[in-house]
Amino acid sequence: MELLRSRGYRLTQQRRLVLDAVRELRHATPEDVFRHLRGESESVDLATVYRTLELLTELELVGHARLEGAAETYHLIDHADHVHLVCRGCGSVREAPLSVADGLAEVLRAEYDFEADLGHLVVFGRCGTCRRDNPAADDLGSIT
Amino acid sequence: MELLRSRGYRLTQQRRLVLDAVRELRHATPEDVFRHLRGESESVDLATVYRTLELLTELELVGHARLEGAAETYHLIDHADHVHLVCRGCGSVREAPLSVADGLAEVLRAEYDFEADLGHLVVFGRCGTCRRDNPAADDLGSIT
DNA sequence: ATAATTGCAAAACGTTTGCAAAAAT
DNA sequence: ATTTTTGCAAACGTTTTGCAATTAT
Repeated sequence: MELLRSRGYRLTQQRRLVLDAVRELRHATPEDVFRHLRGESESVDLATVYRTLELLTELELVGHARLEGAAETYHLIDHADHVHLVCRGCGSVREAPLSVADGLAEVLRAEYDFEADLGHLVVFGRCGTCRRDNPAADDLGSIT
Repeated sequence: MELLRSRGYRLTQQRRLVLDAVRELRHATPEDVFRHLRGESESVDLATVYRTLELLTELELVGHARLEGAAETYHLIDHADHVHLVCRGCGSVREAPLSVADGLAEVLRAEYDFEADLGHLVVFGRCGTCRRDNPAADDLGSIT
């Protein structure tokens, strides 16, 4: 948290609250953070939530990914970062260690000269449960 | 295109035009499709573009991915599908064959019982050019 | 003739911005 | 005292929706 000060930013109550909320909620949209804090004694304006998340992203304290649905979700960058597995059937989000994509990273580096940032990777697909419940995986578009 | 009829949908001029536009433009936002068609003798309402893209997605004729920036982009699902490599530096989008992620798919299937749909995969990172132009890849958050 | 589809206009989102008041340095 | 940061309100861009007119079947 001294990272803020060391870069010339000010350490405010709101920034503390937003970071804590992201930590607690694991995967949270700005709206999620806003509603989570509404309950507390202190509450934080939605615009401030957006501005703070942007700042925390710049400081690389949080990362974000578009999981599904409209809004972006933010999460802490704990050093053991992860890949998101999003099931189109039930919408569940699991996390897998970055190592599952080691091969991909290697190929992209070697053959495409592309340095992948896999901490933000989102893989859509279907989990085992949904595949067994509904093997006719055809008409999924309309789940929304 | 008979796919539409065979599923009980009607084959309209607008649907033909939207599908053609997606084919021509390769990666197009709904707005892109709309503007592309504005020029033509026939034009299509933006709301219709949205509805049509949703339908074509359901029929699995097109796929979509959130590349960067605000809007979703749509592309044809030609059977030789691809992975998107989006550079955070210059915003360029390259395509790599699905095979680059074979290893990933395998691990997810074997260890996570997760059937990944990699045709929609988006990998963020930095291309070689941007890495060489600006090796200090630190303060990227604010590119927007 | 019937039911699906369109265009239009308006609403509903998620997100960003200008500015005066408040808070951190 | 100074400069950043906040809350509020209003704007913005994207997407969705209700409904009467139109079009494909």
